[in-house]
Amino acid sequence: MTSGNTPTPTRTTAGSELEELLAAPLGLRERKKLKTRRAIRSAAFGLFRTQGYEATTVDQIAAAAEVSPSTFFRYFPTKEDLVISDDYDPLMESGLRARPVGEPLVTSVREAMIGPLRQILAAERDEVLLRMQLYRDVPAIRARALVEMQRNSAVMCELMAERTGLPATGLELRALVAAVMAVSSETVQFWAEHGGEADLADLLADAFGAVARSFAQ
Amino acid sequence: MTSGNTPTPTRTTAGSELEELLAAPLGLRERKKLKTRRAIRSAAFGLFRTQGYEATTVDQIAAAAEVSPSTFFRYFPTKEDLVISDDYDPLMESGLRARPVGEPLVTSVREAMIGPLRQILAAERDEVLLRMQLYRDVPAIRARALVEMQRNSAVMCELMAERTGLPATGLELRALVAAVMAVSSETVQFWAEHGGEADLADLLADAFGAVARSFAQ
DNA sequence: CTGTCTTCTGACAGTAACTCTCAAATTCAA
DNA sequence: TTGAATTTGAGAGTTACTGTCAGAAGACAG
Repeated sequence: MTSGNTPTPTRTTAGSELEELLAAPLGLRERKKLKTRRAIRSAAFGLFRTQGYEATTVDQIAAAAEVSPSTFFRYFPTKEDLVISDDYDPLMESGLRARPVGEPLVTSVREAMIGPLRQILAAERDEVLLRMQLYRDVPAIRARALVEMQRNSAVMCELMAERTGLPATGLELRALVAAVMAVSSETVQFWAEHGGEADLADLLADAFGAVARSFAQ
Repeated sequence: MTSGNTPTPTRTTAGSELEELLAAPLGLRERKKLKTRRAIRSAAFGLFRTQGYEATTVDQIAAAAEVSPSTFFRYFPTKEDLVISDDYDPLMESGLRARPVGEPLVTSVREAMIGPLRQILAAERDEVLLRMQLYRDVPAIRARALVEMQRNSAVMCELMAERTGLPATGLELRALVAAVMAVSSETVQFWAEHGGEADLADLLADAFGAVARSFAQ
């Protein structure tokens, strides 16, 4: 999951689209932009559901959302961004920052991941599962998601460097963060592949436990 | 690093292009194809060096290699494949298969990685470092490489399932393999970023050690 | 309410990575 | 050497994306 980008660089908010809509008196322009953004995304997901991702062209999406193709690209720099961008990452990052410094890394990550995920799932379960499905089935999406994950790793390295005092670009920290991200992401995907029914916290404990055991040998 | 694909699905060999060239009496057709393949790739890498990856168009590469653009795509399904495809993976896979079953996973991986890498480095050091540089700097390449890594993870899951008896699609194994791949890949990249001078075996030991310590908490 | 200033939009032209098709050239096998 | 199989180049078409520009629409001052 990766941070969403608003078309307006002036007013950058980390909150969700929903929150922004509810949050008080945005100008007419801002409200229209939010509406357009949501119209485009929802038209796109509708088409993806019926035709599949690759069979759906940007022109079709633009037509369905009743905007011009130019406008589409103003809101989403690439077709992939429709699926990739969300507001999960900032939530997780701040969650992670909120954890006590001494706490074992694995615990921090687990707690920081689960809160926002539950929150998002409660609101947009279907969309999240469709995303995960696209992530699994569409190479272009998977590719982008992996690149974003790597970018998040860099952020997380910074964050961990602050807590541990290790150098942020040192091999130890980079390797550790890479491992944590890989295990987390694999677990979330496993969870999604099984319908999102199991308890994610338990799965994370299993996964990290298995890795720890094997690495301890 | 990912497995190369030959344009001929009939005669699929896992060996390196060099080996194939030396290996005895291929028909004239086969020899020409190998020659064309190498001409395209070497023309491409030459242009990449001077102009950069993205500034180089497929048409330019085709012109430099004196083939038609159609022919280019017959040899490399995408521009990325020029950089992505190599013959490292099959070597590593067979190396891994050759390790004793009881051995700790980390040791097996370390040993299986290092042999082929040294071998390739001895022959094509410059090209390998250019590849790693492109991998770091060009998003499209990074994306493809990460997807290939994920595909290799699936293969490795199968392999590990055979040895450990764990189910190949179970969370434990998937998480473990994801972690091992992530740490290995991060380490190789770290090594390449530092000019490929340090001893890769030592770096791997450091990286895996750090992860093990942190996960053990 | 009006005029002005800024921002957003759509139309259009262009590029680059592919895909498909077909005929000509080349290699192979008998 | 002839006929079959394979490889090649030419060309037309699709799609994602970029850049430019004029006109429409929201914001704001007076």
